[in-house]
Amino acid sequence: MFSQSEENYLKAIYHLGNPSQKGVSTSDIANKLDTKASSVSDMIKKLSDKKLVVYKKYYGVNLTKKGKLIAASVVRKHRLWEVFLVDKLNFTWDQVHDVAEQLEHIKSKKLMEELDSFLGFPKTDPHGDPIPDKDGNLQTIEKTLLSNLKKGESGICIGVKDSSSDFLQYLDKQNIKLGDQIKVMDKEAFDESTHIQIANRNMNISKKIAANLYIQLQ
Amino acid sequence: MFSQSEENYLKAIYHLGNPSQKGVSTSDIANKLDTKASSVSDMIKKLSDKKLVVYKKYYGVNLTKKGKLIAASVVRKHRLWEVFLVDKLNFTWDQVHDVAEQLEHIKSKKLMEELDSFLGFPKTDPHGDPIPDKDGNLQTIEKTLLSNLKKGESGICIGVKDSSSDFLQYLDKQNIKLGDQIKVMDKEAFDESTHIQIANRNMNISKKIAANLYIQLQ
DNA sequence: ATTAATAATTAGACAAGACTAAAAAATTAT
DNA sequence: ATAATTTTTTAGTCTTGTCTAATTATTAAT
Repeated sequence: MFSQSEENYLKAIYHLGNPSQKGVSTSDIANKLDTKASSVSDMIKKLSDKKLVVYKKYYGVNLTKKGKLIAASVVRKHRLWEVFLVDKLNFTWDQVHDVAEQLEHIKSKKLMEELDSFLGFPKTDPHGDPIPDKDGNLQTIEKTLLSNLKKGESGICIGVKDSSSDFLQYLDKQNIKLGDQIKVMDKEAFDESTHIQIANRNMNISKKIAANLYIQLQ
Repeated sequence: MFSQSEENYLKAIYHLGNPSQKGVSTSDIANKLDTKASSVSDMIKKLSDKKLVVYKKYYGVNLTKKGKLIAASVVRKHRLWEVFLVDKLNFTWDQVHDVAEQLEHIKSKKLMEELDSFLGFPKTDPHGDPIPDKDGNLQTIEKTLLSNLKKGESGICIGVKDSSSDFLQYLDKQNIKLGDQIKVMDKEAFDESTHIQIANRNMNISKKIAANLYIQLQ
């Protein structure tokens, strides 16, 4: 078994790790976990001793197979709990994060199997992020940021890049939901805003908003 | 906010505390939490500094109003989660304890309010123990142990005193459930066993079993 | 190619929570 | 009432995970 702290480090490395790239830097982890580089350095050493990461001094860290499996299991738990909170307990998608951060550390195999079944084996969480399966595999859906679409292209809004409260509440206010059909009507060169048609409504969204909405092209 | 460890000590004192009696002893707490008396002594000092318990050296400990409220809230969370696990996730009543021990420390007011509502505001957990309300108040149901019933008396089985796996699985095997109607047909002087009629079946149960089943008299 | 700036690591300290061993207080037995 | 036993507390140590300050590597700049 691993401590909450160890799990949090593994998760941070998992989220920061680019697929075919060099390791994750100490300072990136420190930044992500809101801690000091020295603390990260210590913990990396410990995780390395436990064969959960590969560690070369002054180079980035990478998860081992075992480390990646644990990280994926924590992410799986986090996202399944988020679905539970939204689908069953009337949480909104901007309210789930802090509670899921706690629930993701609960240790019980049966609990997660039963919860998964109770929720109908969901494939994505309320923000559109994929839920890893028991073996840590992610279903990769082809998606791109709305800001990458050209005039005339269209697709379905399937996720958010930023899942901060502020952004999610903005989307609620504009009545933009996952599953909505979106078409790029025009792009404004001056302020880089985008005119879109969404669920049969027309609106203009800023560059920043477009850069945080994931679209599945059609 | 309080640490898991602090919450566990408060809960132990809550469970050990007799209503109108002197304080709970250091060694009883150590025994309950499977720790050493010296550790308990340290923690008691800390809880006392925080005004959660009243502490006089070499005398027992008692919860303050504030301490009792926190303890009751932890017990409330524990029991609500147990109901969730049994009612929604197909856990049996002997499987819930360890998971609930973890879940009881999750901090979120909304979570427990929504869960309570989702479960239909249950008043007791799967073992028949009462669930404290938000203000820490317990609904006290008149109950007595089956071993206290005299020949001819009858009532409804509403709880277990011992909730160990072994005992609960024994009850499952004998198909004895909460809610069953029980009547004492005879008591055997020799081995202190009891002949009962339960849900229209006749059976003989040992002294130890009878001393761990709570009955609501009729 | 040195120097300057940045990033990572080490050394040493601290807090929480646990432990062992020893001392002190309270209780029980004679 | 004193001795023996039990319980509780204290003193000191350990582990985990964090921090600050100082040192060492690496990278960027001239």
